[in-house]
Amino acid sequence: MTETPDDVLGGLEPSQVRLRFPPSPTGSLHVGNVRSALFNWAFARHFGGVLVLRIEDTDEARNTEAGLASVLDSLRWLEIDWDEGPEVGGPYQPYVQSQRLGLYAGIAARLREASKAYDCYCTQVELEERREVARREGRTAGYDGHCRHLTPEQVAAYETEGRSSVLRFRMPDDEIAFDDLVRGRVTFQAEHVPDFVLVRPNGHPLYTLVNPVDDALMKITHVLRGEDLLSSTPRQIALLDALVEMGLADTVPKYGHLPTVLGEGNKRLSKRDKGSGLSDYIERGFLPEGLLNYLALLGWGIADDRDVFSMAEMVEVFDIRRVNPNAARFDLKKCEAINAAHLRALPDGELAARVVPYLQRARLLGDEPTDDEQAMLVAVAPLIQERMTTLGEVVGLAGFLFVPEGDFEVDPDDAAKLLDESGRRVVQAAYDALSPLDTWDTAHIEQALRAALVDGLGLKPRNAFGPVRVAVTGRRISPPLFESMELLGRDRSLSRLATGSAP
RNA sequence: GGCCCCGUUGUGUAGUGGCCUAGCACGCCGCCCUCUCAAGGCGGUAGCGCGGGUUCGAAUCCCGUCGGGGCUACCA
Repeated sequence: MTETPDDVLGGLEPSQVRLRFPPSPTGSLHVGNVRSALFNWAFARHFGGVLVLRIEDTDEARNTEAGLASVLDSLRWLEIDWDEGPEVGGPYQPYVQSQRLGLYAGIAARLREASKAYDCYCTQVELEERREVARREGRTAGYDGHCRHLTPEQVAAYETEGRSSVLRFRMPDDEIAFDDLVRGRVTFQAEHVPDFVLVRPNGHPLYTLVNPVDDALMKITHVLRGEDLLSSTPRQIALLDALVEMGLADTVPKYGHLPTVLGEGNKRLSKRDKGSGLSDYIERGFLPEGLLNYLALLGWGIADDRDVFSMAEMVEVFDIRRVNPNAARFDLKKCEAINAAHLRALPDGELAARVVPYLQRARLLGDEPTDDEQAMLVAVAPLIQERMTTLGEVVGLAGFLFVPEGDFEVDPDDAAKLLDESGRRVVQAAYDALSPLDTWDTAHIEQALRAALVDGLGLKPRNAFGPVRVAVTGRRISPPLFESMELLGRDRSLSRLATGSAP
């Protein structure tokens, strides 16, 4: 692993660390964003510092009001809380960039006055032509500094020509190096980092200006973000250095670039990939603590021999220097396994409560579950808890207990396989054995069924109970049969057996 | 093309010169348990990208090479 800097705090008191999570309000979060949010949150909470939520909506086209609400909802679902930002305010508000345009305009003007930035009149066509030439000659294909030293006469000429201008940052001539918190020292030569645009001709500030400026204004001390932003870091550091020099910023934050989250193959997990959106996981019934636990594993681990942990445990020992720089593939199987472990660890009663929305969505429960339904949930929870990987599976596993009797259906495939002629005879025998039963509980049901089917008909247990299971629960796979029948109750069980034994 | 980052089983990782005949987890395969499916227990499969060095000794250090990714915008 790369040697990473020992000094994470950089002289700060632990509680002085200030981190930020800056999503664009384009809708539900992407799992890559969630991982970023998690690491920033864990870092801030570990040191008892502050997490700022900042909304980056300077790219108007992609932002919506609904998108913002969705981002906030996502974070709430994840239980990632922020100390400053939308809804909670803070000393550096507003925290939505579209409401800070005046600030950016002021800073841009100051940069121009200080000659840290200059007006560039090159047209996009001219730029493209010169870029092509540079590329062909094997040079850096960025801005060539054409307008760096325009005379007033040249400016006047361009203006009368009717050209518009962008504000471009003047990069320093020295190399730029920084100690990345996860990668160690990274160095860029000046000639490889060209001057870049800060403000469009129409005055619209770009990410390149707005993001570092807000980090400065909001006194951010540590920036943890995706590896894809690594090569824009020297530009931001140069800008921040200029702001510090001008007295507009205190210090340059420390940066840590998190490994890319890859999807199938070697491509970055993109918004369009299936399984990349947080909402998919919510709908399937992942637990926030399960998803987060898995995401933490993409680049970080709590110990050599353990990978299931709580967020509290993560916060306690999180160390950005222990984050692996390798890009990591998102493995749904492992994600499900981690989630299943969290599901199993849920305390009694908790599972019953968490499963309710999923049954409601399947219309197996009403808006207000009755006391009987609540009791049924609590009773069935232990039977399904170790059989689920996601909460959504409650429908398939326990739905047979909640369907109105008229809607009960047996899975056609399972019926074809197990409720053939001989299967129906077994079900009939089960009916006969159970209908005289006085006490309807697991022990008595099992005793009666074993006596009639295993001892009586000489069937192997699996052959004896298979058809009964399908008739009663509707599926070949179900919670334990006798317990299920006790919960279902005598009447419904017998009625389903009667139906199942009929051709 | 240029620059930057990365390279341990299928996946995520442990490993900072001898404790490595490379550990753990998920997956996969098999067995046990068993009313199905799980859970649990036991066992198995599979890896240091490649080539040179340095060294008594290298996954670990150096050089080269190959491969993957990112950036190279008046996107973020």
